[in-house]
Amino acid sequence: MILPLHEQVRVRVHAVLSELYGLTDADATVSIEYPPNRTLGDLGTPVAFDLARRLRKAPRAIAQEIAGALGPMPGIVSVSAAPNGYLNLFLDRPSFLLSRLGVAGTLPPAPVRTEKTIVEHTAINPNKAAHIGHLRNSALGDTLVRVLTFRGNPVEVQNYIDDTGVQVADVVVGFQVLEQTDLAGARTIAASTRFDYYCWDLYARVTEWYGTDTERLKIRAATLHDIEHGTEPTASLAAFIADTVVRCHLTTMARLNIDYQLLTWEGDILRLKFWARAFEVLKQTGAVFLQAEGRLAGCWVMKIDDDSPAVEGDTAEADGAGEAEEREKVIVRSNGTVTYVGKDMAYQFWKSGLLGHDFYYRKFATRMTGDTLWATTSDPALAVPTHPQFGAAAATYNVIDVRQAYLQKLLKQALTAIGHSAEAERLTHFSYEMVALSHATATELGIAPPPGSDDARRPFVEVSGRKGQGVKADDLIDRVIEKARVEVARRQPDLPAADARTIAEYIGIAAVRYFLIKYSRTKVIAFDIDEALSFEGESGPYLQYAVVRANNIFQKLQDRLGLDEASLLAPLPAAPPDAINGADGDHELWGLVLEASRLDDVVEQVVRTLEFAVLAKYGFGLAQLFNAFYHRAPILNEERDDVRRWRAAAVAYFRQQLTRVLDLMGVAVPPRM
RNA sequence: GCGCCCAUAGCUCAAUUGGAUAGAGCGUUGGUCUCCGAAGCCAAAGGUUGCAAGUUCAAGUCUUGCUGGGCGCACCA
Repeated sequence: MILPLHEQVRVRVHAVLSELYGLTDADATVSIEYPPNRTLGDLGTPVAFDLARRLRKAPRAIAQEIAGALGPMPGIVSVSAAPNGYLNLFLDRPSFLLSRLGVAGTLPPAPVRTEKTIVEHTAINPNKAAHIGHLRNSALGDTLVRVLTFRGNPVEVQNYIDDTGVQVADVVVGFQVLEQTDLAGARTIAASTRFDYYCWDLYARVTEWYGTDTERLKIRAATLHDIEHGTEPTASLAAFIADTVVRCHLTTMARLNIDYQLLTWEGDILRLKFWARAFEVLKQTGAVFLQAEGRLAGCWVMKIDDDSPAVEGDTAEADGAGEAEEREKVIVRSNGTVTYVGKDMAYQFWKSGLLGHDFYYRKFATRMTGDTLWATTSDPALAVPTHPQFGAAAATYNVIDVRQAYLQKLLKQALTAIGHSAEAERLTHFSYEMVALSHATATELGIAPPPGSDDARRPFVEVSGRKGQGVKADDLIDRVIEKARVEVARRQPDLPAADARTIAEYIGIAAVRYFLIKYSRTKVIAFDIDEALSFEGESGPYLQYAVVRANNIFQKLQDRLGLDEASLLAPLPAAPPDAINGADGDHELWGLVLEASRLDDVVEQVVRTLEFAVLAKYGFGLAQLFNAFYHRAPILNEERDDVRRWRAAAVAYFRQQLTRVLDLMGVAVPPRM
């Protein structure tokens, strides 16, 4: 934890700027950074650069004046003005580390946040098995949940289930037409096979079947109509498919330590007429209106903000008519049915507490934590009255890939249009790029594009769920765990098979989750099986291995010397601080401690930028620092008592912090590996 | 046509969102297990940050214009 120290320095520097130059807080921003190495300082600020022009002085001179006026600050032992103009500070190293280990001193309390935040992620169509693209969504979403929770935000995790869409309808068509079976038949299949895998193949067959005769699409339309209107037997079959596949998805996600608090079912939004209520609001506020003429006559439409600078050319009037029509989005079709966007608006209004209606709730399953996983329902007979309060959040994150950017923008506009720009501000589209396949992996899966084709020239191969091309999430997880198991067995031949299997699960999950997090979200991942399976270098297992090593040190200290962590650290407040102060010119120990303390700073950056690659890189860099320290600074074999204790203290803090980092990524540390 | 995103080492990616000498992993080459675990560590080689201007104390990062690529812009969901 380092941020309280940042804040303390910032406040003090602002006070000095006011004293010396009469500047207010608004005149200068004091950003706190970390000098490139520990001999320069532990914290630094480039504030003097900002002021150079205003004060007509060299940055160095300003930095010197500020340094001279700062005076003593708790936790800071000295200040220096670097020749290039940076103002650098040196921390009181022993007290910094001991307070963070709880051995001496106290830490300021964590900030309390009370505003409820909804995170919606996953939202996989419940008609087939999850694939790797879905995993990116869920891994990002779950990490967001963990990070927000870490900093004290109350979070509600939702998973939206589109049980009334064409994709489910397609699989219903597959059962009814291609398989010539019904609900009872589907139940029999579900009892004897991997139902989500079965549907994966069936869905591909249906898509192919449509392709040979477009007349067949009429069957899909009729099926979709039956699902939406609850017409039997189609509706019950669709409900069974969606329910069964959703449970498969939950099982898949649970393997990766991903879970949810509430499943929101689109069918309930329809049946409870959320749209009717939302439509009223939209009409009353004039956000949507009935288009009387032109191409969209008879549709209820919303004007789309053109937020491009839109240099209103003088000639815009002339040809404006046609273009104005372009900037309208249909919300209700001329046949009276609502579009996808409309349903989403109703859902978002509910999330933001602006709908004035609520779902009924039923118990759906038990979460990994032992708590209830709730689901919405429209049936009062199924409603459980003693449910938690859902919806009505102060802030919302919708985790959906970048292709949905346009629709997410419309959602924000709808909120603004009904007079709730504050809620619009606090709606965040957490977008990320797609997952494709590397050419090597596509070839391995037998779906390589034909040589010489356009697709063959692209840097990656797009996956197609419709054609059944792609990597199923469970297949990937199985392969990674199996490879880890072989590795564990090879390294530790004496280990019982069951233990090897358990450890392999820890390792495999770490590999998959780290892989999904380590890329910037604006980057397309060209998924490569060999790369994802690799346990060397920058990978989840590397981070786990570092913690396992650290844990082993304490285990051996206990076994060989009978020293536990508490008694090892207790004498440190009175011990000579040479080792941590780098009296011999070596600041490696302190460098590890300072870096480990930055977790709260990193978490804030992650929330600000929604860039989890930052968290992944931080964890990797921290593990690297530790590994280097581990090789150069022995603990068990160190003779000098105080040196050994300071090293142990640094390692204790390191493992505490890296374990937290892994937890934020949904990764646990195995007892050994 | 309009909008969003991407381009950094052979490959895959970072760079504290305008800061100090552009860093990692993989791959290549060479070291390193009587020594807390070698899924590790140490070292070498590898860069005109796509191109051209501009903004300032400072540009991989911001602006403009190019080049090349991806995605989006339905009375589909």
